[in-house]
Amino acid sequence: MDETHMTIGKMCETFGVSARTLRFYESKKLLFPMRQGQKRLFTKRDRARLKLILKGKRFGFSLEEIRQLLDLYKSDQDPQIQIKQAHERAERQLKALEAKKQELDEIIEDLRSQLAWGKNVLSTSPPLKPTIRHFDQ
Amino acid sequence: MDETHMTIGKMCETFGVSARTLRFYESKKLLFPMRQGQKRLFTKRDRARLKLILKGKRFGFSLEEIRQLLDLYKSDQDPQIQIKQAHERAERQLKALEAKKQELDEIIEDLRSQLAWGKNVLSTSPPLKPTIRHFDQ
DNA sequence: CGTCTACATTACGTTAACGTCAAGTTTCTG
DNA sequence: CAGAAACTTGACGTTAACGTAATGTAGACG
Repeated sequence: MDETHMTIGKMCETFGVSARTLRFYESKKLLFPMRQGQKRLFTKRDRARLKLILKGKRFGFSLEEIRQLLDLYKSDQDPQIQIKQAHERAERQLKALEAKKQELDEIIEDLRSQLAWGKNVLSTSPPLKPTIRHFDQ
Repeated sequence: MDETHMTIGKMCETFGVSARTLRFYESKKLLFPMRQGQKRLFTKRDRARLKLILKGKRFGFSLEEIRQLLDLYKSDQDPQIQIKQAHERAERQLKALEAKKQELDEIIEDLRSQLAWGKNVLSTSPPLKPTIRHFDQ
């Protein structure tokens, strides 16, 4: 059993995702499994990428955002100019990430103070009797 | 101009969202504007909730998750038992949030080390020549 | 009074991220 | 070698979170 190449089934069981999901990620250029005839073989690289993908998803990124993050590692062999641009993009991405982290901290703080503090603005609870029925269920 | 009650138009311009969005949030029990005849009037409470909603969205929560967070402040007037349960739910939510924050930190760390470190597993860049065309575009 | 503006409801459309058949092929196994 | 197991592509279905008309009404204003 070659550990450096995994079938789709093995991938599913080790990462807890469906085959459909893996094929879908490939179609969206998030993974690039090799082929042995028809069958996909997932390399170490694919597994590393998948880990980041899942982490990003649990966190709340869209696949498109994740792809952009992963692409930060692409395009760095034509030595000079591309690298600089990629690095700048990476820096901007990191700024965005840290902004998100900041927002998360704020949310946590909001919630924490609510809990410690009893009640406030928000605690003017929703009405008990329904208002008006309408569209959107 | 009563500052404690805002029309839907005023809400849109102050928060940068569409009227459709506000009506949608109402239908999903995230907001509970009063009525003056047909028209909605958004209270201070609604505005406070909307702020949290938008913050949560920027961060990556689903509306359902956000609703659950907001509902942590509901149901606290029958003095004892409900409060305890709400508090426990809140604690669990906070744990989940901090876990998310943890994952975000990990992602940031991953990216940072990549950038500083040049290349690694992931940098085995995607192939230049396409592999195989198939469904899902 | 007619028209404009700001609302309202209803209903159908859209995108993302897969799920879920259906039907064919290749590989393993008794 | 037959049948199951593990793949494949293809295509349609689903949910969330709104967008986008289409159409109707209530009040403000010249």
